Amino acid sequence: MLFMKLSQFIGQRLREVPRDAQTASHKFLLRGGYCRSVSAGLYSLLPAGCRIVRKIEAIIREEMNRIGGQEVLMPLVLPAELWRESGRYESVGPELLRFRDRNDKEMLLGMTHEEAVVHLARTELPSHRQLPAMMYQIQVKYRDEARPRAGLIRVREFTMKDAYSFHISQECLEEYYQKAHQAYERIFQRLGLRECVSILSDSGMIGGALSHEFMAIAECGEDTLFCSPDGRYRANREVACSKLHYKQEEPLPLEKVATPDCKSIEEVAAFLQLPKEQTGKALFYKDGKGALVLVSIRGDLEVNEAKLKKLLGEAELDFADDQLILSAGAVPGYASLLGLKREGIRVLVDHSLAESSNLVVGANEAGYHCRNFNFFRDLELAEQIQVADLATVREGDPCPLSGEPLQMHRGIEVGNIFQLGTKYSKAMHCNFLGEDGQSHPMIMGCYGIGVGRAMAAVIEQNHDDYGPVWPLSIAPFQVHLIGLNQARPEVSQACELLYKQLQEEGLEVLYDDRGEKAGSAFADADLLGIPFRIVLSPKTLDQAQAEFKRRHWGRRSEMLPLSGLAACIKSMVQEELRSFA
RNA sequence: CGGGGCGUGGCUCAGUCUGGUUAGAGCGCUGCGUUCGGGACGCAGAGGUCGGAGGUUCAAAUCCUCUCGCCCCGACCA
Repeated sequence: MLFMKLSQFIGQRLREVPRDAQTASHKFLLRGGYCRSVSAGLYSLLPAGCRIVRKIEAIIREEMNRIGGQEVLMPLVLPAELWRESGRYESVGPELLRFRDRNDKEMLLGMTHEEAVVHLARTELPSHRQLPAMMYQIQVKYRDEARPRAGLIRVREFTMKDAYSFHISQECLEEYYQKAHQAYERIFQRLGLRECVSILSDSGMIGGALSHEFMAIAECGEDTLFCSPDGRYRANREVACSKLHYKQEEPLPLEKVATPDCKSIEEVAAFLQLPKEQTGKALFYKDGKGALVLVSIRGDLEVNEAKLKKLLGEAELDFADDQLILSAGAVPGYASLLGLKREGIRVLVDHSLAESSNLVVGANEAGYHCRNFNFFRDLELAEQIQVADLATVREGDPCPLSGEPLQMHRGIEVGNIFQLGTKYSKAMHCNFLGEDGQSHPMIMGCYGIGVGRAMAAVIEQNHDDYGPVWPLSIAPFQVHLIGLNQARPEVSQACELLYKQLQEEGLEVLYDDRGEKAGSAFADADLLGIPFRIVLSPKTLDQAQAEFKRRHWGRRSEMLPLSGLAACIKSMVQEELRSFA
């Protein structure tokens, strides 16, 4: 439907901010009548929201088709047996909603569709002659989120575009991965996400080697990312690293000092009047099997648990309790590697600890620390200890590429791309027959975009105090026609005529025919965020003119002659649309 | 799952501490009239078993117990 009268348009605008909404997108989505909450993390889309989502999907389709994608549709409900093949039925936690059907068969709601697409690929793509190939769908996903939040940004049921590519070689995958990356850049540009960057990311439960997340920069985002000033280095905090300087001096003799009641780094540093950089700390974790893991790092730095988990291959890590620490011969609050028997403990050390000189570390004796600890000098068989990057990057830390201070941002993850490799194809016997006549596992990539989340992210980046400022590419309508003082027949007649002319130009036009007071009409228009606005009133008609205004202009407007107005708007709309093509 | 907050017409809230007429206001909604350029006004209306269940009491939105739901912070999160 290209046109609509506001008096018939479903979706009440709300004057007041609903109590539950905190973020800009959540507030405006509710206030503008774009969506309504049904239950925690479950939303219905009203016509305005639905129109936007359909436009987002259309842009995504175009770009997926452009890189050779073929659209498919896989079921939301899947049999557990398929997920058992990949091992994820067991490995994924309670966010996977499992249930039984009437025949007591174990089923699940798909939270992503690697298994389902492999089920297709292994029968439909038997030969190398069909590869590379890419299938995508725009489908609902369900994840039983522990805590939905911020309106459409984190929900339980959501529409996602998920794409899967299949290749005969890693080289082919990498080449396609680049194409997908470019397609994503085009998509987010076309959606009007002005600040959207791809960053290195952790591949998490999907697995695979290389992956990128596309982050819409926004204060309310759930992710923290680091970018170098020149933009060459961009990474999620989970994987970000830096090129910290480690102080290296002549090693001084190890020396025990009394440090009564100094159990924290802050206390030790204050007591000895040293910077925290001159200290080292030891943290004790418990892995999934309850075994002790010791991590040592420079005192001012924080351990990055995402890096640690990845290194250990552990899905779960917890802080160890004091009893477990004591049983290993360490003293909580005064623990370190010094004099510790390392049998039966997995020990990991961050570069910052191994490569700094003369640190203050715990003496493994209550009330005492040691000065001038030097890792390779003071530990037996220090070279057997795994030294790795385990530190959490901080704002201002030096960029690993340029050394420039890293900038920290918050971001909303609107898309991600993964080089999956053969994780699923091997586990699920998804093979193709190669030129060599042999069977090989397919090399896979996968590529996701959250549609509703993207809509919310667009608002976060494009709004003022009064409502969203929709980019023309995804706006619910292109033109908002307002007739003030509809009781006057000359106004309603002129409006009806212009409404018809705009339609004849093929424009998507919303006509506010309600005859509301100017204030309410304008406030509603601001909440609907339509890029082009035309106002007709007795005042403008006296001069054979219309008031014209762009949504992003704020309160400013200009007058345009009524004659030829529809064609004039049409050409402006077309020109602007070209910038989103 | 831990911590905090909140459930009273469609929306925002008052009333709960200190139990007591018929449960209120503003917005929104319906009808009539007057208005008409950044959320007008008058009159007349519709709409609530005060989240639910039990209990205490002559009497419960209000006190007690249990329970359900929603939001925020954290944990978790392709």
